[in-house]
Amino acid sequence: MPRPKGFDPDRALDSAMEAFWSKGYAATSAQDLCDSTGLGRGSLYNTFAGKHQLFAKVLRRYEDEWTARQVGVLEGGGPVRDRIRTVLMTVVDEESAGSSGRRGCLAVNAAIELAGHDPEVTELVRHIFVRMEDAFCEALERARREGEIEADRDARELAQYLLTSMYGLRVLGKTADRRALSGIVETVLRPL
Amino acid sequence: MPRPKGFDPDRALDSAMEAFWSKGYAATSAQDLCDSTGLGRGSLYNTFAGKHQLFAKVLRRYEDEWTARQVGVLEGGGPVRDRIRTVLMTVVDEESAGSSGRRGCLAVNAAIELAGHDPEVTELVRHIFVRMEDAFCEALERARREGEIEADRDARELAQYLLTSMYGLRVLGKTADRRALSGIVETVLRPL
DNA sequence: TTCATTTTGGAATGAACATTAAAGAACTCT
DNA sequence: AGAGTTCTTTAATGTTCATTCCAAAATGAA
Repeated sequence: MPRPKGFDPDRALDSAMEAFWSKGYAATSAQDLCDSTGLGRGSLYNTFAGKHQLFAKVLRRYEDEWTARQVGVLEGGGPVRDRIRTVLMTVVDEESAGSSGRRGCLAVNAAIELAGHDPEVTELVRHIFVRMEDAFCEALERARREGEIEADRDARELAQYLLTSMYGLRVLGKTADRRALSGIVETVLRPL
Repeated sequence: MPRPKGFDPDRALDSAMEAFWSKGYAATSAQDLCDSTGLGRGSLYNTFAGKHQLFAKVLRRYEDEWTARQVGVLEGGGPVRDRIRTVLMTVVDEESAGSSGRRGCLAVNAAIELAGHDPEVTELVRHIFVRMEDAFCEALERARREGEIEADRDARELAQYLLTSMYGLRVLGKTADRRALSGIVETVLRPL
Protein backbone atom coordinates (compact mmCIF):
# COMPACT_ATOMS: atom_id res chain seq x y z
CA MET A 1 0.00 0.00 0.00
CA PRO A 2 1.25 3.45 -0.91
CA ARG A 3 1.92 6.44 1.20
CA PRO A 4 -1.32 8.29 1.95
CA LYS A 5 -1.80 11.93 1.05
CA GLY A 6 -0.78 14.37 3.69
CA PHE A 7 -3.87 16.48 3.15
CA ASP A 8 -7.61 16.17 2.66
CA PRO A 9 -8.42 16.56 -1.06
CA ASP A 10 -11.92 17.82 -0.30
CA ARG A 11 -10.59 20.45 2.01
CA ALA A 12 -8.10 21.46 -0.67
CA LEU A 13 -10.95 21.64 -3.15
CA ASP A 14 -12.76 24.03 -0.84
CA SER A 15 -9.69 26.24 -0.59
CA ALA A 16 -9.29 26.23 -4.35
CA MET A 17 -12.98 27.14 -4.64
CA GLU A 18 -12.39 30.10 -2.39
CA ALA A 19 -9.57 31.30 -4.63
CA PHE A 20 -11.45 30.89 -7.92
CA TRP A 21 -14.58 32.34 -6.38
CA SER A 22 -13.05 35.58 -5.24
CA LYS A 23 -10.61 36.20 -8.10
CA GLY A 24 -12.14 34.52 -11.13
CA TYR A 25 -10.65 31.77 -13.29
CA ALA A 26 -8.12 33.63 -15.41
CA ALA A 27 -6.87 35.84 -12.59
CA THR A 28 -6.18 32.89 -10.29
CA SER A 29 -2.68 31.55 -10.86
CA ALA A 30 -1.27 28.14 -10.02
CA GLN A 31 0.73 29.93 -7.32
CA ASP A 32 -2.49 31.35 -5.85
CA LEU A 33 -3.91 27.85 -5.73
CA CYS A 34 -0.79 26.51 -3.99
CA ASP A 35 -0.96 29.36 -1.48
CA SER A 36 -4.63 28.96 -0.70
CA THR A 37 -4.56 25.18 -0.47
CA GLY A 38 -1.16 24.97 1.18
CA LEU A 39 -0.11 22.32 -1.33
CA GLY A 40 3.11 22.15 -3.28
CA ARG A 41 2.98 22.31 -7.06
CA GLY A 42 3.64 18.60 -7.32
CA SER A 43 0.83 17.58 -4.99
CA LEU A 44 -1.55 19.90 -6.74
CA TYR A 45 -0.81 18.57 -10.20
CA ASN A 46 -0.73 14.98 -8.97
CA THR A 47 -4.13 15.26 -7.37
CA PHE A 48 -5.94 17.56 -9.80
CA ALA A 49 -4.42 17.19 -13.24
CA GLY A 50 -4.24 20.92 -13.94
CA LYS A 51 -5.86 24.27 -13.47
CA HIS A 52 -8.74 23.63 -15.81
CA GLN A 53 -9.60 20.19 -14.48
CA LEU A 54 -9.36 21.56 -10.95
CA PHE A 55 -11.82 24.28 -11.84
CA ALA A 56 -14.24 21.73 -13.25
CA LYS A 57 -14.00 19.73 -10.02
CA VAL A 58 -14.55 22.92 -8.02
CA LEU A 59 -17.66 23.71 -10.03
CA ARG A 60 -19.08 20.25 -9.37
CA ARG A 61 -18.39 20.65 -5.70
CA TYR A 62 -20.03 24.08 -5.74
CA GLU A 63 -23.19 22.47 -7.04
CA ASP A 64 -23.11 19.83 -4.32
CA GLU A 65 -22.39 22.27 -1.53
CA TRP A 66 -24.13 25.51 -2.43
CA THR A 67 -26.71 24.90 -5.09
CA ALA A 68 -27.94 21.89 -3.13
CA ARG A 69 -28.43 24.09 -0.10
CA GLN A 70 -30.71 26.48 -1.95
CA VAL A 71 -32.59 23.58 -3.49
CA GLY A 72 -33.05 22.24 0.01
CA VAL A 73 -34.70 25.46 1.15
CA LEU A 74 -37.15 25.27 -1.75
CA GLU A 75 -37.99 21.67 -0.84
CA GLY A 76 -38.68 22.61 2.78
CA GLY A 77 -42.03 23.31 4.44
CA GLY A 78 -44.15 26.39 4.89
CA PRO A 79 -45.61 28.72 2.27
CA VAL A 80 -43.71 28.67 -1.05
CA ARG A 81 -43.69 32.41 -1.17
CA ASP A 82 -41.70 32.48 2.06
CA ARG A 83 -39.31 29.80 0.89
CA ILE A 84 -38.64 31.69 -2.32
CA ARG A 85 -38.16 34.90 -0.38
CA THR A 86 -35.63 33.11 1.83
CA VAL A 87 -33.63 32.01 -1.20
CA LEU A 88 -33.66 35.46 -2.77
CA MET A 89 -32.79 37.17 0.49
CA THR A 90 -29.86 34.80 0.90
CA VAL A 91 -28.62 36.16 -2.40
CA VAL A 92 -29.11 39.71 -1.13
CA ASP A 93 -27.23 38.89 2.06
CA GLU A 94 -24.33 37.37 0.16
CA GLU A 95 -24.13 40.28 -2.28
CA SER A 96 -24.23 42.95 0.36
CA ALA A 97 -21.63 41.30 2.58
CA GLY A 98 -18.65 43.44 3.55
CA SER A 99 -15.44 43.71 1.55
CA SER A 100 -14.59 40.16 2.61
CA GLY A 101 -17.63 38.82 0.76
CA ARG A 102 -19.15 40.03 -2.51
CA ARG A 103 -17.90 37.03 -4.39
CA GLY A 104 -21.29 36.60 -5.98
CA CYS A 105 -22.31 33.18 -7.26
CA LEU A 106 -19.54 30.99 -8.60
CA ALA A 107 -21.79 29.57 -11.32
CA VAL A 108 -22.78 33.02 -12.55
CA ASN A 109 -19.18 34.18 -12.46
CA ALA A 110 -18.12 31.14 -14.45
CA ALA A 111 -20.96 31.58 -16.91
CA ILE A 112 -20.02 35.18 -17.66
CA GLU A 113 -16.28 34.59 -17.77
CA LEU A 114 -16.10 31.27 -19.58
CA ALA A 115 -19.38 30.19 -21.17
CA GLY A 116 -18.99 30.38 -24.92
CA HIS A 117 -15.26 29.73 -24.80
CA ASP A 118 -15.17 26.65 -22.62
CA PRO A 119 -17.63 23.85 -23.51
CA GLU A 120 -17.06 21.81 -20.35
CA VAL A 121 -17.62 24.75 -18.03
CA THR A 122 -20.66 25.79 -20.06
CA GLU A 123 -22.17 22.36 -19.51
CA LEU A 124 -21.45 22.36 -15.79
CA VAL A 125 -23.00 25.79 -15.43
CA ARG A 126 -26.05 24.77 -17.44
CA HIS A 127 -26.50 21.84 -15.11
CA ILE A 128 -26.51 24.13 -12.09
CA PHE A 129 -28.95 26.54 -13.70
CA VAL A 130 -31.30 23.73 -14.69
CA ARG A 131 -31.20 22.27 -11.22
CA MET A 132 -32.21 25.58 -9.67
CA GLU A 133 -34.94 26.08 -12.25
CA ASP A 134 -36.33 22.62 -11.56
CA ALA A 135 -36.30 23.28 -7.84
CA PHE A 136 -38.27 26.49 -8.32
CA CYS A 137 -40.64 24.68 -10.66
CA GLU A 138 -41.36 21.79 -8.32
CA ALA A 139 -41.95 24.12 -5.41
CA LEU A 140 -44.42 26.11 -7.50
CA GLU A 141 -46.18 22.98 -8.74
CA ARG A 142 -46.61 21.80 -5.22
CA ALA A 143 -47.99 25.18 -4.23
CA ARG A 144 -50.42 25.03 -7.12
CA ARG A 145 -51.66 21.58 -6.20
CA GLU A 146 -52.15 22.70 -2.63
CA GLY A 147 -54.05 25.77 -3.78
CA GLU A 148 -51.48 28.27 -2.53
CA ILE A 149 -51.19 29.88 -5.94
CA GLU A 150 -53.75 30.10 -8.71
CA ALA A 151 -54.15 27.01 -10.85
CA ASP A 152 -53.85 28.73 -14.22
CA ARG A 153 -50.25 29.83 -13.72
CA ASP A 154 -47.57 27.98 -15.64
CA ALA A 155 -45.06 26.76 -13.07
CA ARG A 156 -42.24 26.37 -15.57
CA GLU A 157 -42.70 29.89 -16.81
CA LEU A 158 -42.71 31.28 -13.28
CA ALA A 159 -39.64 29.23 -12.38
CA GLN A 160 -37.69 30.73 -15.28
CA TYR A 161 -38.87 34.16 -14.26
CA LEU A 162 -37.60 33.61 -10.72
CA LEU A 163 -34.28 32.25 -11.97
CA THR A 164 -33.85 35.34 -14.12
CA SER A 165 -34.59 37.61 -11.18
CA MET A 166 -32.20 35.71 -8.95
CA TYR A 167 -29.30 36.02 -11.36
CA GLY A 168 -30.21 39.61 -12.14
CA LEU A 169 -29.81 40.31 -8.43
CA ARG A 170 -26.34 38.78 -8.65
CA VAL A 171 -25.37 41.28 -11.33
CA LEU A 172 -26.92 44.33 -9.70
CA GLY A 173 -25.45 43.24 -6.38
CA LYS A 174 -22.06 44.34 -7.68
CA THR A 175 -23.07 47.99 -7.49
CA ALA A 176 -26.41 48.29 -5.67
CA ASP A 177 -26.80 48.52 -1.91
CA ARG A 178 -28.69 46.20 0.37
CA ARG A 179 -31.72 48.44 0.63
CA ALA A 180 -32.24 48.54 -3.13
CA LEU A 181 -31.72 44.80 -3.47
CA SER A 182 -34.26 43.82 -0.84
CA GLY A 183 -36.74 46.22 -2.39
CA ILE A 184 -36.32 44.40 -5.68
CA VAL A 185 -36.95 41.07 -3.98
CA GLU A 186 -40.39 42.26 -2.87
CA THR A 187 -41.21 43.55 -6.34
CA VAL A 188 -40.17 40.23 -7.83
CA LEU A 189 -42.34 38.36 -5.33
CA ARG A 190 -45.45 40.47 -5.88
CA PRO A 191 -46.85 38.87 -9.05
CA LEU A 192 -46.56 35.44 -7.45
CA MET B 1 3.71 70.61 -36.26
CA PRO B 2 4.31 66.96 -35.45
CA ARG B 3 3.55 63.91 -37.46
CA PRO B 4 -0.14 62.96 -37.20
CA LYS B 5 -1.32 59.54 -36.10
CA GLY B 6 -1.69 57.06 -38.89
CA PHE B 7 -4.92 55.66 -37.48
CA ASP B 8 -8.24 56.78 -36.04
CA PRO B 9 -8.12 56.44 -32.24
CA ASP B 10 -11.90 55.99 -32.04
CA ARG B 11 -11.80 53.20 -34.56
CA ALA B 12 -8.97 51.60 -32.57
CA LEU B 13 -11.08 51.96 -29.44
CA ASP B 14 -13.89 50.06 -31.15
CA SER B 15 -11.52 47.26 -32.13
CA ALA B 16 -10.19 47.07 -28.59
CA MET B 17 -13.78 46.96 -27.34
CA GLU B 18 -14.42 44.01 -29.61
CA ALA B 19 -11.45 42.16 -28.13
CA PHE B 20 -12.30 42.86 -24.48
CA TRP B 21 -15.95 42.15 -25.13
CA SER B 22 -15.48 38.70 -26.55
CA LYS B 23 -12.60 37.49 -24.36
CA GLY B 24 -12.92 39.39 -21.09
CA TYR B 25 -10.38 41.68 -19.47
CA ALA B 26 -7.83 39.28 -18.01
CA ALA B 27 -7.86 36.94 -20.99
CA THR B 28 -7.16 39.73 -23.46
CA SER B 29 -3.42 40.29 -23.84
CA ALA B 30 -1.61 43.33 -25.12
CA GLN B 31 -0.78 41.25 -28.17
CA ASP B 32 -4.48 40.57 -28.74
CA LEU B 33 -5.10 44.30 -28.60
CA CYS B 34 -2.33 45.00 -31.12
CA ASP B 35 -3.73 42.32 -33.41
CA SER B 36 -7.32 43.51 -33.23
CA THR B 37 -6.51 47.21 -33.58
CA GLY B 38 -3.69 46.71 -36.05
CA LEU B 39 -1.48 49.01 -33.98
CA GLY B 40 2.09 48.40 -32.92
CA ARG B 41 2.92 48.26 -29.25
CA GLY B 42 4.42 51.72 -29.35
CA SER B 43 1.35 53.34 -30.84
CA LEU B 44 -0.92 51.53 -28.45
CA TYR B 45 0.96 52.57 -25.34
CA ASN B 46 1.49 56.09 -26.64
CA THR B 47 -2.21 56.60 -27.30
CA PHE B 48 -3.77 54.69 -24.40
CA ALA B 49 -1.40 54.62 -21.48
CA GLY B 50 -1.86 50.93 -20.72
CA LYS B 51 -4.22 48.00 -20.69
CA HIS B 52 -6.20 49.17 -17.71
CA GLN B 53 -6.61 52.75 -18.89
CA LEU B 54 -7.58 51.46 -22.31
CA PHE B 55 -10.26 49.28 -20.77
CA ALA B 56 -11.65 52.25 -18.85
CA LYS B 57 -11.83 54.23 -22.08
CA VAL B 58 -13.51 51.31 -23.79
CA LEU B 59 -16.12 51.13 -21.04
CA ARG B 60 -16.89 54.82 -21.41
CA ARG B 61 -17.25 54.38 -25.13
CA TYR B 62 -19.51 51.39 -24.59
CA GLU B 63 -21.84 53.58 -22.58
CA ASP B 64 -21.89 56.22 -25.31
CA GLU B 65 -22.42 53.77 -28.11
CA TRP B 66 -24.53 50.93 -26.73
CA THR B 67 -26.16 51.99 -23.51
CA ALA B 68 -27.19 55.24 -25.17
CA ARG B 69 -28.86 53.27 -27.95
CA GLN B 70 -31.06 51.35 -25.50
CA VAL B 71 -31.84 54.54 -23.61
CA GLY B 72 -32.87 56.03 -26.94
CA VAL B 73 -35.40 53.27 -27.53
CA LEU B 74 -36.94 53.89 -24.12
CA GLU B 75 -37.21 57.60 -24.88
CA GLY B 76 -38.96 56.93 -28.18
CA GLY B 77 -42.67 56.97 -28.94
CA GLY B 78 -45.47 54.42 -28.77
CA PRO B 79 -46.67 52.38 -25.79
CA VAL B 80 -44.03 51.95 -23.04
CA ARG B 81 -44.78 48.29 -22.84
CA ASP B 82 -43.71 47.92 -26.47
CA ARG B 83 -40.60 49.98 -26.01
CA ILE B 84 -39.56 47.91 -23.02
CA ARG B 85 -40.27 44.73 -24.95
CA THR B 86 -38.05 46.01 -27.75
CA VAL B 87 -35.18 46.58 -25.34
CA LEU B 88 -35.52 43.17 -23.73
CA MET B 89 -35.90 41.42 -27.06
CA THR B 90 -32.72 43.11 -28.25
CA VAL B 91 -31.01 41.43 -25.34
CA VAL B 92 -32.54 38.11 -26.34
CA ASP B 93 -31.39 38.60 -29.93
CA GLU B 94 -27.87 39.42 -28.86
CA GLU B 95 -27.67 36.48 -26.48
CA SER B 96 -28.99 33.95 -28.95
CA ALA B 97 -26.75 35.10 -31.78
CA GLY B 98 -24.63 32.43 -33.42
CA SER B 99 -21.16 31.45 -32.30
CA SER B 100 -19.88 34.76 -33.64
CA GLY B 101 -22.01 36.65 -31.12
CA ARG B 102 -22.85 35.67 -27.54
CA ARG B 103 -20.57 38.32 -26.11
CA GLY B 104 -23.28 39.40 -23.72
CA CYS B 105 -23.21 42.92 -22.30
CA LEU B 106 -19.78 44.44 -21.76
CA ALA B 107 -20.93 46.22 -18.61
CA VAL B 108 -22.28 43.03 -17.07
CA ASN B 109 -19.14 41.14 -18.05
CA ALA B 110 -16.99 43.84 -16.47
CA ALA B 111 -19.15 43.93 -13.35
CA ILE B 112 -18.82 40.19 -12.78
CA GLU B 113 -15.14 39.97 -13.63
CA LEU B 114 -13.82 43.14 -12.01
CA ALA B 115 -16.30 44.83 -9.67
CA GLY B 116 -15.04 44.47 -6.14
CA HIS B 117 -11.40 44.32 -7.22
CA ASP B 118 -11.21 47.38 -9.41
CA PRO B 119 -12.71 50.60 -8.00
CA GLU B 120 -12.53 52.56 -11.25
CA VAL B 121 -14.27 49.87 -13.28
CA THR B 122 -16.86 49.44 -10.53
CA GLU B 123 -17.70 53.11 -10.76
CA LEU B 124 -17.94 53.07 -14.55
CA VAL B 125 -20.24 50.06 -14.42
CA ARG B 126 -22.39 51.62 -11.74
CA HIS B 127 -22.80 54.65 -13.95
CA ILE B 128 -24.05 52.51 -16.82
CA PHE B 129 -26.46 50.61 -14.58
CA VAL B 130 -27.84 53.83 -13.10
CA ARG B 131 -28.31 55.32 -16.53
CA MET B 132 -30.34 52.34 -17.69
CA GLU B 133 -32.39 52.36 -14.49
CA ASP B 134 -33.15 56.04 -14.90
CA ALA B 135 -34.19 55.49 -18.49
CA PHE B 136 -36.61 52.76 -17.45
CA CYS B 137 -37.87 54.95 -14.64
CA GLU B 138 -38.54 57.98 -16.81
CA ALA B 139 -40.33 55.90 -19.41
CA LEU B 140 -42.55 54.43 -16.71
CA GLU B 141 -43.25 57.80 -15.14
CA ARG B 142 -44.31 59.15 -18.48
CA ALA B 143 -46.56 56.15 -19.01
CA ARG B 144 -48.10 56.71 -15.61
CA ARG B 145 -48.79 60.35 -16.29
CA GLU B 146 -50.38 59.47 -19.59
CA GLY B 147 -52.51 56.82 -17.92
CA GLU B 148 -50.94 53.88 -19.68
CA ILE B 149 -50.11 52.14 -16.42
CA GLU B 150 -51.89 52.40 -13.08
CA ALA B 151 -51.09 55.45 -11.01
CA ASP B 152 -50.33 53.62 -7.78
CA ARG B 153 -47.28 51.82 -9.12
CA ASP B 154 -43.87 53.01 -8.00
CA ALA B 155 -41.88 53.78 -11.14
CA ARG B 156 -38.50 53.50 -9.43
CA GLU B 157 -39.38 50.12 -8.03
CA LEU B 158 -40.56 48.87 -11.41
CA ALA B 159 -37.47 50.24 -13.10
CA GLN B 160 -35.21 48.30 -10.74
CA TYR B 161 -37.29 45.23 -11.34
CA LEU B 162 -36.85 45.58 -15.10
CA LEU B 163 -33.12 46.19 -14.76
CA THR B 164 -32.83 43.02 -12.72
CA SER B 165 -34.74 41.04 -15.31
CA MET B 166 -32.65 42.45 -18.11
CA TYR B 167 -29.38 41.47 -16.50
CA GLY B 168 -30.80 38.13 -15.43
CA LEU B 169 -31.49 37.48 -19.10
CA ARG B 170 -27.83 38.24 -19.81
CA VAL B 171 -26.78 35.52 -17.38
CA LEU B 172 -29.29 32.90 -18.50
CA GLY B 173 -28.50 33.75 -22.10
CA LYS B 174 -25.21 31.93 -21.66
CA THR B 175 -26.98 28.57 -21.47
CA ALA B 176 -30.66 29.04 -22.40
CA ASP B 177 -32.01 28.98 -25.94
CA ARG B 178 -33.89 31.70 -27.73
CA ARG B 179 -37.29 30.16 -27.17
CA ALA B 180 -36.85 30.07 -23.39
CA LEU B 181 -35.48 33.61 -23.28
CA SER B 182 -38.34 35.17 -25.23
CA GLY B 183 -40.81 33.29 -23.04
CA ILE B 184 -39.19 34.89 -20.00
CA VAL B 185 -39.53 38.33 -21.58
CA GLU B 186 -43.29 37.92 -21.76
CA THR B 187 -43.47 36.73 -18.17
CA VAL B 188 -41.43 39.73 -17.07
CA LEU B 189 -43.70 42.08 -19.00
CA ARG B 190 -46.94 40.63 -17.63
CA PRO B 191 -47.10 42.41 -14.24
CA LEU B 192 -46.53 45.73 -15.95
C1' DT C 1 15.16 72.00 -47.53
C1' DT C 2 15.81 71.73 -42.91
C1' DC C 3 14.29 71.60 -38.27
C1' DA C 4 11.61 70.08 -34.45
C1' DT C 5 8.46 66.92 -33.08
C1' DT C 6 5.78 62.69 -32.96
C1' DT C 7 4.57 58.37 -34.53
C1' DT C 8 5.89 53.84 -35.37
C1' DG C 9 7.34 48.89 -35.31
C1' DG C 10 10.44 45.82 -33.52
C1' DA C 11 13.56 44.39 -30.21
C1' DA C 12 14.23 43.88 -25.43
C1' DT C 13 12.83 43.73 -20.58
C1' DG C 14 12.13 41.02 -16.44
C1' DA C 15 8.40 39.05 -14.08
C1' DA C 16 4.85 35.73 -13.85
C1' DC C 17 2.65 32.08 -16.15
C1' DA C 18 1.17 26.75 -16.30
C1' DT C 19 3.28 22.68 -16.29
C1' DT C 20 6.90 18.91 -15.98
C1' DA C 21 11.09 16.40 -14.19
C1' DA C 22 13.57 14.33 -10.91
C1' DA C 23 15.02 12.74 -6.44
C1' DG C 24 14.31 11.74 -1.94
C1' DA C 25 11.02 11.10 1.94
C1' DA C 26 7.13 8.57 3.88
C1' DC C 27 4.09 5.13 4.29
C1' DT C 28 1.84 0.15 4.12
C1' DC C 29 2.12 -4.43 3.42
C1' DT C 30 4.77 -8.71 3.52
C1' DA D 1 13.42 -5.08 8.10
C1' DG D 2 12.66 -4.53 3.20
C1' DA D 3 10.13 -3.97 -1.05
C1' DG D 4 7.02 -1.41 -3.59
C1' DT D 5 4.40 2.49 -4.30
C1' DT D 6 2.95 7.13 -3.74
C1' DC D 7 3.63 11.63 -1.98
C1' DT D 8 6.22 15.90 -1.59
C1' DT D 9 9.63 19.24 -2.56
C1' DT D 10 12.73 21.73 -5.41
C1' DA D 11 14.42 23.05 -9.47
C1' DA D 12 13.72 23.88 -14.07
C1' DT D 13 10.98 24.00 -18.31
C1' DG D 14 9.66 27.18 -22.09
C1' DT D 15 5.96 30.35 -22.89
C1' DT D 16 3.51 34.45 -22.44
C1' DC D 17 2.72 38.52 -19.85
C1' DA D 18 2.52 43.96 -19.67
C1' DT D 19 5.43 47.41 -20.47
C1' DT D 20 9.64 50.14 -21.96
C1' DC D 21 13.14 51.63 -25.17
C1' DC D 22 15.05 53.05 -29.26
C1' DA D 23 16.24 54.09 -33.85
C1' DA D 24 14.11 55.20 -38.00
C1' DA D 25 10.37 57.07 -40.70
C1' DA D 26 7.06 60.68 -41.36
C1' DT D 27 5.18 65.00 -41.01
C1' DG D 28 4.15 70.26 -40.86
C1' DA D 29 6.24 74.78 -40.16
C1' DA D 30 9.84 77.93 -41.18
